[in-house]
Parts: sequence; structure tokens; C-alpha cells
Amino acid sequence: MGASYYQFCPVAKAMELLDERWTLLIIRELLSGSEHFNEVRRGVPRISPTLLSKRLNQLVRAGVVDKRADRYVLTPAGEELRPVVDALAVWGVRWVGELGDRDLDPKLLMWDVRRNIDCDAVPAGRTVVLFSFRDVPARDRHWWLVLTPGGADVCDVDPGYEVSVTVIADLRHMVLIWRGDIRWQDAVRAGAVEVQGPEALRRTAPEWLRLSRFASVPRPERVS
Amino acid sequence: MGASYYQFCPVAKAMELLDERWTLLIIRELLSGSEHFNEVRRGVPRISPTLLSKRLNQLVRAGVVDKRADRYVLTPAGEELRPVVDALAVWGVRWVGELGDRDLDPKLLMWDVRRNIDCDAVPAGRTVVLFSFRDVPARDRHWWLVLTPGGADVCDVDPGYEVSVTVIADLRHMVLIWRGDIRWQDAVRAGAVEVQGPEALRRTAPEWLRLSRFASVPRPERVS
DNA sequence: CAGTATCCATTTCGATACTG
DNA sequence: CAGTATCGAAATGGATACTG
Repeated sequence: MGASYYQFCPVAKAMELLDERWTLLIIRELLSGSEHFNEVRRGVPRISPTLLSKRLNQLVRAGVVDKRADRYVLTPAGEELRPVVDALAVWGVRWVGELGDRDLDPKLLMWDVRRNIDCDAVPAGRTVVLFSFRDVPARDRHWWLVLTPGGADVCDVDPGYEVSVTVIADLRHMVLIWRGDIRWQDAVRAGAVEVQGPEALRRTAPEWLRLSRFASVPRPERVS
Repeated sequence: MGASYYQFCPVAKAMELLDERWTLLIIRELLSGSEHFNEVRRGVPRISPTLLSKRLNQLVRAGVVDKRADRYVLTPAGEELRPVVDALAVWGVRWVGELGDRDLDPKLLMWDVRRNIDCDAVPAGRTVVLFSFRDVPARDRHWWLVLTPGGADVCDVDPGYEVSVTVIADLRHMVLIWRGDIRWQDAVRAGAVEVQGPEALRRTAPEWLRLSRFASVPRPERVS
């Protein structure tokens, strides 16, 4: 665990565990349903495996995570960190607007999008959404989202299915839409995003292609 | 600020600022009303002045704190960290029970007690409460709480007034009472705490000598 | 009171390669 | 897939003394 603050204050005691680098991001991943080591790594790609291993073991020792064979599962104490993570997300979305170019990871974005697909609202049959980030180097530019009522998959190589909808976008603007910082319509109108495909699909898309849980958090009024 | 996580996730962006050692404790102090440098230091006594200065400046740069002459004041963004701090406190009080001996600082305790005195409920005239921590070295054993309807003061030397109520306690048990981990009555019954003084004062004490805001948070059921 | 200055021990973390 | 092993660069932060 982190160094002690030598205070009996519950905030201090909580932070002794939680203020170490990466810890709350790992918990965020576990809260979103990741269970396996490399699954967590996908959501926190820049942590080294050594450090992830160390952090997970710390969390196990702290009683926040339970290790069952190859699965890491939150204990009740871990589940109760959800209000903390949510409060941080709400604050972050309201008050930390500036994203650096390095913050814009298309793979993370696609994973997040996938995770929030509403499978119950997906059209019958197979729907394939191709995301094309025009300002991203070729290697990470194209992403295929393959949706069926049974589940959603992300590919970074063409899976070969017919594409139903194509989204051509600046990566930054797509991230901003995801976060709820700007609206689809405004990005389209500004020419930062273009959506191609049958009108019917484009219209129903917001029902199954949901944005971040925090996209609808109201933003502070701009006091000029 | 701390190192970037290179993620657009609001939790990650929030933690880039907030996961550095001491930062959230400083914010906790500012949220409780401290404004001056050495006032914050009293609540976070083990931080070095250099580091406190650095952290405060980081918070100013992040737009969380406003510096006005010698006062540090939370901005709206800073005020909105209250839900984060509260969520951490609730979690801490429920899930981080074990306190080390080094966590038991009588000065911090007395400051906290003082801060939570309900001045509107204090008896008319002057009420002096002497706390005597029998297991604490002489230098930090005795604390006088001087209450008047106008305010509350803490002294670690005898201010010379007549003592109205004396609380003789193990420091650990007094801290546990403060945190809401145990109840006054149980501690008294167990002999860990003794309260001397007129019945009338002892009965009304809980009205003006309030416990931690988080003392009433329900604790997890003991699953045996 | 409100900080700065200095200095170094220690930790921490990232990168990378490797193993069962 | 699920981690360990190793290593060195960087920074973090604790202690202390000092200043306007």
C-alpha cells in the first residue's frame, strides 16, 4: 500500500490505498466488468504488467478485490467504490475539459463504445459500423464494430462483412461526442464528422450506440 | 500536476490531478473551512511546507483553488470536489477500520472536535471541557476545550478557567467514538472512557459536542 | 505568519524481455 | 493467457534550515 498519512481521518485512510498511481483506473475497469488480467490491461493499456500485478495484489490484500483462479472480482468493499469513481467521473467531465493529443486513443474509444452498446436495441441481423478516423495514422485508422442482438465486437481489421454505416471523423471530435462535450449534430454541421448509411439506421443509431454514461452530466455554465 | 495517464476518460483526467500524495487531504481541509497556509498545515501536519506550497500552487494552476493575498479559497470547481471527498470518507469509515497507533494524533482529534462544536447549542456562559488521554505522554495528554456561545477554542495548556466536564479516556477509544466506530456508552461501560461533571451537562453534551459528520454512516454488517 | 531553499535517500515507475 | 524478472532513469518527497 501507499505510505501512511498517520491520520485517523477516513479520507486519509481511504487515500492511503487509493491515491497510488493507476489504482482507481484499475478499479474503474473492474467496476465496468473486466475480470481478467489482460482484460484490465486493455482498459489501462499504458500500465506495465509488473505494476498491474502489484496493484492488483495490493487491492486483494486490502480486501477490495477477490482473486478466484484467473479472475479478479470486486468484493463488497470494492463494489462500494462505485460512488467514488462516479463522483470523480462527474467532476472530471465538468472541470477537466482539455484533452491532449496523447489522450486520444482510438482503441480505448472503440472499447468504450463497444462496452456501451445496447444489445437489446440493436437492429435484427448484423449491423456493421465502420469508424474511420481521418487524422489517425493508417494503422489505427479503421475500426469495425460488428453488432448482432447477441453481442458486439470490435475489429481493427476488416472482418469482411458488408458495412451498414460509416462514420468518418476526426478522432478528437469523436472523443468529444463520446464524452458529451459536443453533440453529434454540431460536429456534423461543423464538418468534423460525417455519417454515411441508410437514413433509417442513422436515425435509430443513438438508441443502440450509446455515449458515455457521463455524457449527459450537465456542464458548468460558461461565465464570461 | 501528476503524470498523465494519456486517457480521455474523465476519471483518469481527474486523477491526474487528484491522485498525488496529500492533494485530497489538502482539499478536505479547504472544504472544512481552512484558508491560510498554516491553518491547512494544522490539519495536515505531516506535510512539509515545501510540499504544501507546491500542492497549493498546483491546485491554483488547475483552477481548483483561488489565491487571494494570504488566503486560499476553493473555486466552484474546488467546491464540487465535496462529493468526491464525502464518498471517500463514507467508504473509508465503512471499510478501513484498522487504525495504527501512529494514526492517533490527539491534536488532530481536538481540532476536529473543535471544528464540529455546535456553538448555537453550547450552554450559556463558559463551558470548559478537559480531555485527559491517560495513555498519551504528558506533553500531549491534556486538552482544554473552551466553549462560549460565540466560539470554541482549544488549548494544550491550562487556560485557568474552572473545568466544567472532564473526559478521561484512552486516546484510541476517544478516536473511535469520534469516528462513530463505537458508542460513548459502550466505551464508558467498558471502562475505556470516563466522564466527570454535572449530570445536566453530561446529558446535553451530545448536542453541542458533535461527532464526525461521518460517525452516523451505517457500517457493513459483520458477516461471520 | 507565510512561505523558499537545499539536499539527498528512497521510491517509483516505465521499458523490455522472459517464463509457465 | 497470465503473469515475473530485471534494471536504470527520474522524481518524489521528507527533513531541516532559512527568509521577507
